[in-house]
Amino acid sequence: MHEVKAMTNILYMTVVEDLKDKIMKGIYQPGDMLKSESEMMKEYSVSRMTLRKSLSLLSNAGYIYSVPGKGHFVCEPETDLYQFRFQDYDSLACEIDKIKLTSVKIEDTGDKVRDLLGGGVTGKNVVLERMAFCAKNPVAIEMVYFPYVPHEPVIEEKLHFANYPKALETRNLFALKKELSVQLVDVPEEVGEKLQCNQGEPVFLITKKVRKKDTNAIISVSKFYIKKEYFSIKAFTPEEDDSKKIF
Amino acid sequence: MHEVKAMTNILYMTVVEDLKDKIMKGIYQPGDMLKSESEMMKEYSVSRMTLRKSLSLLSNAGYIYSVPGKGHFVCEPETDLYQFRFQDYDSLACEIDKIKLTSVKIEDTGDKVRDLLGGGVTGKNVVLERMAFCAKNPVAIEMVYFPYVPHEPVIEEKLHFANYPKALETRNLFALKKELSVQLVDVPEEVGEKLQCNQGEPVFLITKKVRKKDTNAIISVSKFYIKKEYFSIKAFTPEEDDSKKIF
DNA sequence: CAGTGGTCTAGACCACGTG
DNA sequence: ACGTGGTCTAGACCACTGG
Repeated sequence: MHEVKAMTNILYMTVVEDLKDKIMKGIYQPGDMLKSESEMMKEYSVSRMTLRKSLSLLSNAGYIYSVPGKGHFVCEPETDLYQFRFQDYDSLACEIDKIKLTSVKIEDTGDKVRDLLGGGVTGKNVVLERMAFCAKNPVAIEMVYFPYVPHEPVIEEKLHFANYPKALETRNLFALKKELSVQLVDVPEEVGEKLQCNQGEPVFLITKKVRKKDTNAIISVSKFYIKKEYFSIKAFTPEEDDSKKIF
Repeated sequence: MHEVKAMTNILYMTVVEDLKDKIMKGIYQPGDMLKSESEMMKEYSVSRMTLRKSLSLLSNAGYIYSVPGKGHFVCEPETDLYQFRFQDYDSLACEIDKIKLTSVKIEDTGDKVRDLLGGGVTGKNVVLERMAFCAKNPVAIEMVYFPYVPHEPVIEEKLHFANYPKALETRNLFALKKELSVQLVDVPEEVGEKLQCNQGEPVFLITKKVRKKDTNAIISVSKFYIKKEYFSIKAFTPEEDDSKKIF
């Protein structure tokens, strides 16, 4: 049995570890109901609030859920969910030695992207273009679209963003959510020229949309074209951290 | 001010929503310290445990963290983390109308993959090969490697897994974690023939490793080769669910 | 109806960080 | 020494589910 025994003498942790252990070992299977709270209080000799703290942690970690009036149950495990980080140029598979702001334009009509942005009153969009180089060779190009708001001082900052991508993602990051689409496309002609690709060569196209959490309005759309050799993803099933979220 | 006011009369939720609101609006900035618990107890007229329940929720959702002896602080937001689902053949960009088990072998020597698997006493690995078809055309091929354990009944199940990929991912999903690597490679010759690709054509290679959470031992390695038109990823910054994890 | 989980309180003791 | 957050208790009332 060689119980690895918790290195904590924190009551609720011993309960968490015991239950987690039983789930890991399959003693409790997905769908099974745990004992009732009053039974577990006796079994572990803890108060109700302490026991519930343990159950709460197990719930947050995706092991159990509860149904009022019935009991606590073991979850169906989430096994197909993966996480990865994408930090714009930091995510490329090479050392970027130069990032160059290559174009700043304000477009006002006929742009399909404008609809996405739900353009403001003016309907004008700022379009920035940036390129990343590795050993003098272009490896990626990025086009960023966001609504042009006249007289907004933030724009000025954004226009100097060559090395400060974050500047584009407004003041309060908590209020934003982002979507990423990763696909392989045949390089568009103008992009191919700039990246020095053969015509029709496949390149990664990563589209990033930034939205407001509350209204869902799109704040910006970015299109990254990346030479196919310079991008890959490593993703992992989420781990519980067991740290900092302690209380 | 038009407070959208919570549709709950749950005390701890009103606290959560007020604090979250202040963070969203930037009244509290990342790094800022919140008021002390005793101050907030008075401010919201709640007991300590109720207040701490609110703080716990905000902590789980990534808004705040705490430092014993000092106070509660607003987090630096996590903005570059994305999630997506990868469910083997269900993740392809087309309707798979047929999955065919094309080969079952037991290899025992000189295989580079064996090291990865940390082969058991026998050092033998089972190698399965499966292909997915869309409108009669092959679109993906998968090679799965896992240790051969003589007399283990599970093997028998696995060998019939043509349409049951999950069978490969052992009895207790809670005890497993997975890694995914997504890259673009030139199609290897044998794979190219089977997928009917031109030589040297780029294809997606997705490598999936399944490990035990406790020992980190690799349980299986899968290699998916997917024709480049048939794969893409859509990923999102994690959302708080605000449901089921209620207690 | 009795049993379950969900919310909430008032109090206690501790370990930690700052002066 | 004092204030902070971290742990824990005993008890209360409620809404829900089931027989």
